[in-house]
Amino acid sequence: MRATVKDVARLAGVSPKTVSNVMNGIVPVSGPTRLRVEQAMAELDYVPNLSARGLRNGRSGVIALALPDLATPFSAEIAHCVVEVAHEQGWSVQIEETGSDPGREYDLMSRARSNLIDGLILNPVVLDESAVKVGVSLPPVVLLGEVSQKLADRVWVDSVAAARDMTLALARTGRRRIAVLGAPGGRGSAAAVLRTRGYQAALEQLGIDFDASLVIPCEKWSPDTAAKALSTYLDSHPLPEALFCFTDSMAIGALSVLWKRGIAVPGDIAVAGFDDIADGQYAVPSLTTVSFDKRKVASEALRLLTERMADRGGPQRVVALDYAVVERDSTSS
Amino acid sequence: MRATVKDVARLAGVSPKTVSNVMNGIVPVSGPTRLRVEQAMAELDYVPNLSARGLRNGRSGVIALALPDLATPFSAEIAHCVVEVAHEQGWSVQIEETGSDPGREYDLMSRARSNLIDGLILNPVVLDESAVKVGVSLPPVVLLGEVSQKLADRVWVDSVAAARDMTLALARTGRRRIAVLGAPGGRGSAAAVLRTRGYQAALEQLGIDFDASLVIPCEKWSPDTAAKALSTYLDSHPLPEALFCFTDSMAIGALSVLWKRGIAVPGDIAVAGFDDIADGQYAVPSLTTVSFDKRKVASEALRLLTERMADRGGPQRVVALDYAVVERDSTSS
DNA sequence: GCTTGCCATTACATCGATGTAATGTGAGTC
DNA sequence: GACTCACATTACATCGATGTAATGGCAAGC
Repeated sequence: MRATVKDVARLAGVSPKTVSNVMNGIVPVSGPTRLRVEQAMAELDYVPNLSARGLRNGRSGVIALALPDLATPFSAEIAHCVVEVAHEQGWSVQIEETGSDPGREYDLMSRARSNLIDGLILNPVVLDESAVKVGVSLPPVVLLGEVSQKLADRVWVDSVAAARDMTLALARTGRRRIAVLGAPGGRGSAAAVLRTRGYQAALEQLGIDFDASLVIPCEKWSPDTAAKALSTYLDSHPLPEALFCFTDSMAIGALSVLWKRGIAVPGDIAVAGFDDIADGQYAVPSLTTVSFDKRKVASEALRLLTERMADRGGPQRVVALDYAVVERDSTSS
Repeated sequence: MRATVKDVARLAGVSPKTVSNVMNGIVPVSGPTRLRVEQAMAELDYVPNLSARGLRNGRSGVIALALPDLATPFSAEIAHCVVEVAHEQGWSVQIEETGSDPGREYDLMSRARSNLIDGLILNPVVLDESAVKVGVSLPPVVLLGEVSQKLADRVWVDSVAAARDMTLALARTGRRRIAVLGAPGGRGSAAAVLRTRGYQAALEQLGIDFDASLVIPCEKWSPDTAAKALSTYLDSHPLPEALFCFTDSMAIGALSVLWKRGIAVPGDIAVAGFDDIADGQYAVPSLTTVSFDKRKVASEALRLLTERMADRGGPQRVVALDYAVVERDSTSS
């Protein structure tokens, strides 16, 4: 059986509350007493029971991070950063996946693991598509990414501007027939809509007519679906001069298809992605992409979250992060 | 303020314990009473406080998953599977990263988040290198992967056999000068040692003399370190006929280097990996690798863990998973 | 020497859910 | 109608840590 404050107190010859005082350091404890207590804690290998502490204090020191799919490199990198930053600040992170069951997003937001969790960082997929009942007692929530709803604090990158800049960058390499992969199909996520909008804005700016046949829909943003979508597309369409994939994962799928068909990148077609995942650097050829600081995403999200925990009533805040178009071998050699 | 059993009880006109009985379903509750309680719970949007329940029951319903680095595709895929399988069984998963600080492995094992966590699935990096003080009160632990220590239940793939089979497969394509990337440098992880051993076993079986100059050390198993290690190697050595990388991540880094140098894969050199991460399929060229069922890793680990929770004293068990050499374009076209 | 005041320490209650043991209620039997 | 028996329900204590209010001791001050 694990030692409790009582055991430590008995061994140190003090009261349980004194042990607690030593741990918390708010109430002063005299030198010799503190020493005796610390020795007793060490001797018994005392570890505070966080359930009890959580019950008493009303906070558990755990936050939840909800992502569509942890196996996605982008999600994984975000999760890595969140876990790392959170750990530095003394938080533990519980991971929830929402990908397989969209209802879980609402579930998580409205119930929030019932006090086992002090706050929630949510990278939504569905949430942006329908209204959420803004219950009275939502837990502190920070949303990551493009969300049309204005229901919580948010950290994001300006997808419209970033997609526009990437399209312009592709145009600067002399290509005009620029296709996009990942356009909204049926429902379409907010990010898909926004990135398409940025693409169109760039075309307008360039004086290029929008050509609907250059918009390749791809509902799910994974390499396999992207590969399939592009493959199907190429069977019945001429090769575009450039391909802007709405995520790096899709771009990696696309590169694979192009290579298998003997289409040279960037010789025959330029390819770009979005997100700057680590593998993009080692893609063949290395991938031009929209980059932003994922550690900053994590630290800003955590900052908003802790501030929200301190002040539940404050105004909603949005943090927009810088981004940069990083040109690598997939668009110019 | 969130509703408690007391509130529900008051509204339903029963005692708190009856509400508890309705929730748990062990003690029988009469039909009408149960209905009244359920309505009251719905009306108040009651959610049980898991801290309190955890304190009382001594279990929290949360397990921890400790990985070196969540951003690694392999770790991410494992995490994805564990979270998914755990969720199906009603567990929540807390993620811990051990990469930056090896001491955390011991810390986690010996302290185990102080009752906020019912068990631990640990993918160790350092643990296999030194003895662990087998404390009296370790929490239920399951280790993932190659570990020399016999200190806990374990799920693994036979690295020696798998590396041997991969080496044999490479030899079957007619290559004799087979190099390995990821060999143990200074300390060297257990997996590195075992995979090297499998490689040597294959050479012996093939009647090929072991050539130390074909062993390329690479301490950290990431694309960037692999790329650097291979690059340096190629500057001062002739090109091998095949390159067996001890992880897919390293292989992806290697492919990138080879492509940049204009070395054709598999024309000039065959490349293989280990782990079968999703991106390997979309590598250019697609990557030959050692594959195993990661979902099964997760489900077996969770099975061992829950069984261990039920019976702390039972004998230590090891589950060895099947693997398969999957040949793709990087070794033959 | 006795009080005043301060500060370390203590006893007790509390957070919310639930096991235990006791109570209450009803039907069923003679 | 009194009694047993079974079963639903209740009061109370408990898990471990900690805030609150009260207690204790010690030194300074007259």
